Amino acid sequence: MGTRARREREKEERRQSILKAARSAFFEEGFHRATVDTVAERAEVSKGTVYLYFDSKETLLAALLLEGLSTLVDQLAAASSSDSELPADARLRLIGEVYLRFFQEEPQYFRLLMAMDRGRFLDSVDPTIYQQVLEASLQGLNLVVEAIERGIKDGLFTCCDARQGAATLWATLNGVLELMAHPLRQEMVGIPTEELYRIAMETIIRGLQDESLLDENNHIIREEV
Amino acid sequence: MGTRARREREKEERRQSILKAARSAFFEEGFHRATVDTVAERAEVSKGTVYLYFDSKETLLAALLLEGLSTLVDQLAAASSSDSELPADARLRLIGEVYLRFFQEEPQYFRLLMAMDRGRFLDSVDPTIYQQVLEASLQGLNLVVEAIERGIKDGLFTCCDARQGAATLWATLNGVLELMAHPLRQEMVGIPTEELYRIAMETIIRGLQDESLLDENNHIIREEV
DNA sequence: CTGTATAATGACTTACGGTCAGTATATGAC
DNA sequence: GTCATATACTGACCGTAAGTCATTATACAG
Repeated sequence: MGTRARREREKEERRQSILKAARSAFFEEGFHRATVDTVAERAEVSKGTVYLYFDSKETLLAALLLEGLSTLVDQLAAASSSDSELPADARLRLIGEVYLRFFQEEPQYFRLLMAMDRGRFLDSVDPTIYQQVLEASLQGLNLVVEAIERGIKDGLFTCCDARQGAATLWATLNGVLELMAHPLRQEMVGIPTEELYRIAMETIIRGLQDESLLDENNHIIREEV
Repeated sequence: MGTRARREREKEERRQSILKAARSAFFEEGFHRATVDTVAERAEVSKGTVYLYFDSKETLLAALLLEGLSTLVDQLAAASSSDSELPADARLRLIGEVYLRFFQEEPQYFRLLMAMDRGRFLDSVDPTIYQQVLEASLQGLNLVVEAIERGIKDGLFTCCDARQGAATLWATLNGVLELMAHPLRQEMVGIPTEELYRIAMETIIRGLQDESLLDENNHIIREEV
């Protein structure tokens, strides 16, 4: 009898419905404002049930984050594997654009990402989920590493180790998004987010390129005219 | 009679002692874990008094942040104005190093900075203090802008507008520090923080340089041999 | 010395994350 | 059908911590 199988499925459905409730609650009110009681109410279960399926409020957040990250990584992977003849720099731009679009279309995920408080997180979140979050991040990073490795192989980039370059680009794009996530800082910088994002990306791409043209001070060597 | 003046001074002293208590409490236990009761206890006043001087726990955080930012900006300004003959790229490195050192020596301020955005900051914090925080950030950013402007004037950088370049560098350095602020992500990236920081800085500095060597695809133009 | 303004207090309120003893429901054996 | 057991669910309750406010203490002016 498929009783057990059905049970399993039903449990998974419950889990999903709680997750869905958490998503809407966190997205609408923000992680800090939203309460677990609200989540329970929206999922039409009791608070106890929420805690039956998730260890803590932060675990719910981690699960949502994982969800968002998975989608992102899928999109990045798709962009990454499209047209194997694409030059490395174009591929990096493509990856960057996917990343930008994701956070423009799903700004809430980015907000949640930033709400993830490092302090309490490690204590209260199931390490498994946490590990998965890191795993997904790593996958994203690796796509960039691969693109840069390819650029190095093709002789386009020679500046540095692929891993270092990827981490730099990653940090930069995140840095821009984080910097501009705040309306007031956006105003402070005075450049539209998209524009700064693209400029930053081009700056990095230039920076990754041939250093054979640079002297020991990292200055471009110019021919004296 | 100087009664009024003395009163003012005593009030300021109270304020400072509460701030000092908050600093030690937040630094030792982290913002979330630390309680206002603890702060009050350490300052040897009642909780009510804390709220007499500061609107909310988050306002205390903002005040501390402002303190840290001021120190940082002072250090940046000092580095920025030293040796007016320094080439622009060296000046940027100097600024970058000051920034790095600050957050290595005062990692708590960075932790607090990161705790800041993740909350309902805007609601509960006196806008004046918030404005000052932004003001200080802007000063820091402007030092970078000036350095780049100088580089542009000297013909070293031609890639882009100084403001854009400064925002890019700023975002990148922040991005690296934020990325590496987490031990597990540090492990994920697999590069020591300092190293990645410097590599990122060099990448940007290269990226800011002459684009006359680049074609319309932002590729370095090589002479065919 | 006394009335008034200012400063300080801490018991109290409210809110929310998290728990758990108890209840309901489904399953399967007879 | 009925009962025993396992599993799922409930919501009253708890502990903690931010924030408030009626009350009290202190300092000063006249």
